[in-house]
Amino acid sequence: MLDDRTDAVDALLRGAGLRVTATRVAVLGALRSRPHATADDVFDTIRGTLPGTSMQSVYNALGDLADAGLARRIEPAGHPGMFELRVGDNHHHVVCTGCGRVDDVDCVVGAAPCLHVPEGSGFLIETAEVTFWGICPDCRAHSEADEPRGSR
Amino acid sequence: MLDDRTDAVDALLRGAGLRVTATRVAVLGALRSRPHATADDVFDTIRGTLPGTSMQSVYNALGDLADAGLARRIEPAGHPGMFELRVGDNHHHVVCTGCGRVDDVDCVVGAAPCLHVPEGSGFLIETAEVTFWGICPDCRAHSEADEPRGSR
DNA sequence: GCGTCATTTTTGATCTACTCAAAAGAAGCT
DNA sequence: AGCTTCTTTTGAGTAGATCAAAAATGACGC
Repeated sequence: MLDDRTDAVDALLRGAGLRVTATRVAVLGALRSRPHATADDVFDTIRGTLPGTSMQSVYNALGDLADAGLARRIEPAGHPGMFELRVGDNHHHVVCTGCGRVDDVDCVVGAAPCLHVPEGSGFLIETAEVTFWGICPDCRAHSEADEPRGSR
Repeated sequence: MLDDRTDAVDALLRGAGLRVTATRVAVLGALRSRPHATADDVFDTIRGTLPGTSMQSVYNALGDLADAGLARRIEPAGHPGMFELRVGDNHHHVVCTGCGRVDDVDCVVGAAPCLHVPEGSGFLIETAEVTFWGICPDCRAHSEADEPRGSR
């Protein structure tokens, strides 16, 4: 069963034209266990099992995965870049203005680009990116604990 | 007439609780002449008329204007932050993947937050930010000149 | 107009996230 | 196994932005 999973990862990388290396396998594993991870998050996750690795290798691997279409890079304003394995569909993100947590949001308006831009702009539109900003459940709970019943 | 404009800028700043300083007036002027300007752009624009100024002052002024609600900061992925004076309405942006040019796009779906996030996320949504990515007319023209009639 | 005080600008250091480049090492093919 | 190419390591370097202390300036009362 571990072999099955290993084989699957191998095939995934090879299918994308990438060599199978310890770094890439570990990075894919880190992204599976934590979607929307920064390069830093990934590094922290994998350095336990792959002690000799470097930040640069993580950046390399993440960049290669993104270039190969196995991962997608998102970058909410004011936050470092994050990577996710959910690619190929047209989904969006909600970012907590309190703690920076990012969740997926299924596309509300059908297929990509899922929103139409007014004619006459002259731009040839490829994609529409939607980011919702708000407060996550945890941060709501904390702020309510700090200021009970609308004080302040 | 120049006085009228000057007075208007004065009133704008004072109304927002900010002191009227040469830097802020110049930064507002720069943003008026070039919407979606980076801090660097603003610095380049004003240093002709305000030779002693510094990058740090520009960052201060832009931050103060944004905090006061007179300007808005946007940050398309992979680009430095940009500032615009169009605030208070709910409009979006289209970014050229070729040259980085940013244009405004009027909101297509009524008032803010203009898109609904699926229930059950637990997030308390405040805003929805839409960014369209595509090729601007200039870059289209250039790429067509480079590869005439769909070659390659 | 002049002094006072809080705000703003200047100066210069510091930081994060990320990129570049050369040398050493590993993957995959024959 | 041996060769070639790709990947990782090591270390330096960058852009964009922030932090902090000292000097300068705007706004107010007189």
